[in-house]
Amino acid sequence: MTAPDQPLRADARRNREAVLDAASALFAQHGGDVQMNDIAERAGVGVGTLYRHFSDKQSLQAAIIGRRFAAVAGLAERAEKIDDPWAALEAVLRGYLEAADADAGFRFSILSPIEPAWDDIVREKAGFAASVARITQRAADAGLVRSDFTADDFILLTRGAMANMGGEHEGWRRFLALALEGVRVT
Amino acid sequence: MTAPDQPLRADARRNREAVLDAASALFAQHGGDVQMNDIAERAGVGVGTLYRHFSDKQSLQAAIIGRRFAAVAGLAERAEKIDDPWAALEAVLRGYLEAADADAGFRFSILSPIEPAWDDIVREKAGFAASVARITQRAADAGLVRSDFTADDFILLTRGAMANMGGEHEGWRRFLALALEGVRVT
DNA sequence: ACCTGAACACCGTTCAAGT
DNA sequence: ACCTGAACACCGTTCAAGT
Repeated sequence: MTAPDQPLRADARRNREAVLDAASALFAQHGGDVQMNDIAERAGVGVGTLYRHFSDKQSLQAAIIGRRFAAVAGLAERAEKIDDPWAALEAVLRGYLEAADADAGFRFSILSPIEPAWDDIVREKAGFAASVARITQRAADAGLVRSDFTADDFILLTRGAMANMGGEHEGWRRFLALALEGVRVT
Repeated sequence: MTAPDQPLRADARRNREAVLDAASALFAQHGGDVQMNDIAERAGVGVGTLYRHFSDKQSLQAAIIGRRFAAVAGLAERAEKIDDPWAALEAVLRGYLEAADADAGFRFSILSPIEPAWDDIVREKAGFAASVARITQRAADAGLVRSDFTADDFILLTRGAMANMGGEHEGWRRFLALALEGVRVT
């Protein structure tokens, strides 16, 4: 499950990316109900090819999440280098949510009632999660957030914000302001 | 759209309720992906009957939400009678979320990527919303929560909490504790 | 090794026939 | 007025044939 790692043939890799791009684009346009056939068509591949890369819809959702986690891992590492522990925490939180706001496919996948196939993306998740854990820990140790604040709480807030994104609900920034007020120690 | 109000024939009313009950039960068991045919079967009616009462899945979702709103309207009115404005706010919030936690169909409908048919349930929504507005207003006026706290914020927190309910995510109580900390003034 | 798309199975929705 | 369930259309997934 944890990625075979044998480098894909050039065209296969291209197709894989094309499918992911197509899925993201379609998720952004329509909300949530996107068809596998449409994704394949938009990606310029046959449905069979889509299924060769992603065994089912959950697996495709997981891949979308994995790709986003890989992207924000860099952001998290940069945040770790910020001296002020509070500023570092705010940077990952904001950066992560800003990315989520721009990536409807990611949001729908994360909040989907059908759980995404997390097993497919343990690696991608681990990197980001480790950075976040260190950042939250540091902020708590410095007494800048409640002493019991953990990476799990980061996820809670993050899910909460995403539930207020997209379509009608653009209140997530306000939500974040309220939530941070409850976490910060001043 | 806003409810015809002509009282239904006894068997029709019974069927309507049976469908709603069946949908709730199935949503609670499986997560999110519930079939119209299964709902009809569980309710002991033909699919046609289901569609006679609810024009489509969105409309069924709206009805589930409407029914829950009607139920929590009573709770909100009782909360309004609590003297301490903060205690009143906490009572609606907690009561509403406790009800949401126990009603998976409600949660899936509210957070669904397919927007529920709100037009079907303006009335049911209005009563609850009015109570909540008065309660948040009173708490803000009393200086017990941030002075800019509104009923919209109530919705933000509430959606945030629901995004952390069900299945793996039972962290909504912790989430609520964090969020309230950000809202309360002490 | 990887790609294609017609074909199959399943689920949302309709409608002709019933009471 | 309301109910039924077979039938239809659509979408997720498979698989035989191709490069």
